[in-house]
Amino acid sequence: MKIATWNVNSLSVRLPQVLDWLQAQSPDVLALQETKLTDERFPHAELLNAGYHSVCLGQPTYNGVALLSRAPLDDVQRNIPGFDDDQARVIAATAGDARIINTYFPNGQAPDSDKFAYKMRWLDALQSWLAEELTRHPKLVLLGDFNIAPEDRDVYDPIAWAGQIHCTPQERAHFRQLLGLGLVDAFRAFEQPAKSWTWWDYRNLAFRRNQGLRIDHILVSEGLRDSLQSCVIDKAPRKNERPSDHAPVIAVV
DNA sequence: ATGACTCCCAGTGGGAGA
Repeated sequence: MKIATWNVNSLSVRLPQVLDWLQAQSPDVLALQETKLTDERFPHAELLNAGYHSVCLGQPTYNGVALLSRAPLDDVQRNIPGFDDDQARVIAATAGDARIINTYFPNGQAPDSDKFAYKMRWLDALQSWLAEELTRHPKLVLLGDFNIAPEDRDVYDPIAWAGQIHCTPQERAHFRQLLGLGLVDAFRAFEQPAKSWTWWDYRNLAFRRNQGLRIDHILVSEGLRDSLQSCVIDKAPRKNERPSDHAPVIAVV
């Protein structure tokens, strides 16, 4: 199964690119974040025409997640059970025998902000729920925009970013705690080029200078670890004329 | 350098992203 994640920064703007990419890559599952679409505006018909079933959780202007799949999606869960959240950040579903959990982690803005406190509460809720999900679903994939650069090698300038948002000890501890639940960072399961990023700022010619962060991730459960075949970042869409600031990550399990 | 770019909803500006 080929499974991918892509923060598209507005599906309205990026739908033509997403359709092109689906045709070029033909993933079995694609998890989208920052669709920035209400559910009534979600392009189910266009995606079905391209061969993909879709489920979504949206809101106006901000956030929004969706799962696209060649196979029908069952047992759809929207947001974290028991965690009262007015932001659309999680959609989970079962595709074949795999549980797919698509997440758009809160940004957190700055370590001393209310948004950071919300990120920490959200992460606590995610951890508790995932621990349960893993008991129910031995074959589980957690993927999306984590807004966490797990290690210094995931940051183009670790000194400048030390203690900054995405790189704080608290965020990195949460990432390690996810691995502690029995999840494997698919990208790091393979030898990778140095300076591999999934996000580059729109400003400062950051993509041309390859100044970025690796904050989009695919984590797989122990039950899928042995079948993990590859994990790569596809930089090609970041070279489009009007790109998202994130590139897709693709894993084959 | 509280910048830079892009998106959205707005409504000729401002919040949010990372």
